[in-house]
Amino acid sequence: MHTIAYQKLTSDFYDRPDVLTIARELLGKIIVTSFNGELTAARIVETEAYAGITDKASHAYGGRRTARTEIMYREAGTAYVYLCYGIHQLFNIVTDKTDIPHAILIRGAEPITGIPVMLRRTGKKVADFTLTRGPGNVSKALGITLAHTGESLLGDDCYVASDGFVPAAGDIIATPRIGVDYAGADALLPYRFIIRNNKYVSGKVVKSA
DNA sequence: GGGCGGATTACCT
DNA sequence: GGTAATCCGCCCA
Repeated sequence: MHTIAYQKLTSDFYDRPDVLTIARELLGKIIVTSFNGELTAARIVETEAYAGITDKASHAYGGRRTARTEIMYREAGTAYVYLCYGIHQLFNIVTDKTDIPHAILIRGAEPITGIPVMLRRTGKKVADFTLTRGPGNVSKALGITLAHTGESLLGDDCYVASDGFVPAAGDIIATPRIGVDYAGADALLPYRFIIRNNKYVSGKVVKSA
């Protein structure tokens, strides 16, 4: 059990127009899952924003609506989980109002609670920095699967909370997103947000700005 | 109905 | 650095 009070984020947090601001503000927040009575929690250290129908990197680019992307048009605070490379389940958070398909990919987190459960879920022997680094690993450790796509993050099974911690502005770095080369010029947009020098951030180490 | 490729990861040399 | 794993979604026919 944690002793710090967690304040669950409400619809007001997710239902705002600027997905970049929300992606930045998610840094330092805590993802909590409670599946089958197993509590796990991890602090977000890396996010990526996918900005609606004009973002070539987004599944919803051009206003595309399919069975999969339909989730992105749901209300703010909905989980969007999809399968990548046939193996990895990537956890996103839908933001802003219905009909504007903004989403934020959670790419890295720092384990807080339920590390033994995370180890079992991931099949890892030791809790090193690979446990929850990278979007596939985050979902795996927290037990988030395709079955959770479309679920609300305003309930009690899976949500994001604050314990009051806010990273210093100087510790937040914006960079281009990972693995979206297919998006042309949009691949260069600084839509990825990381906490500086955190070992649970994926990819190469970014130089201090 | 068929073919292609991906918002990744781990393990290989 | 290179690549296998692995399969659903998406697009075209």
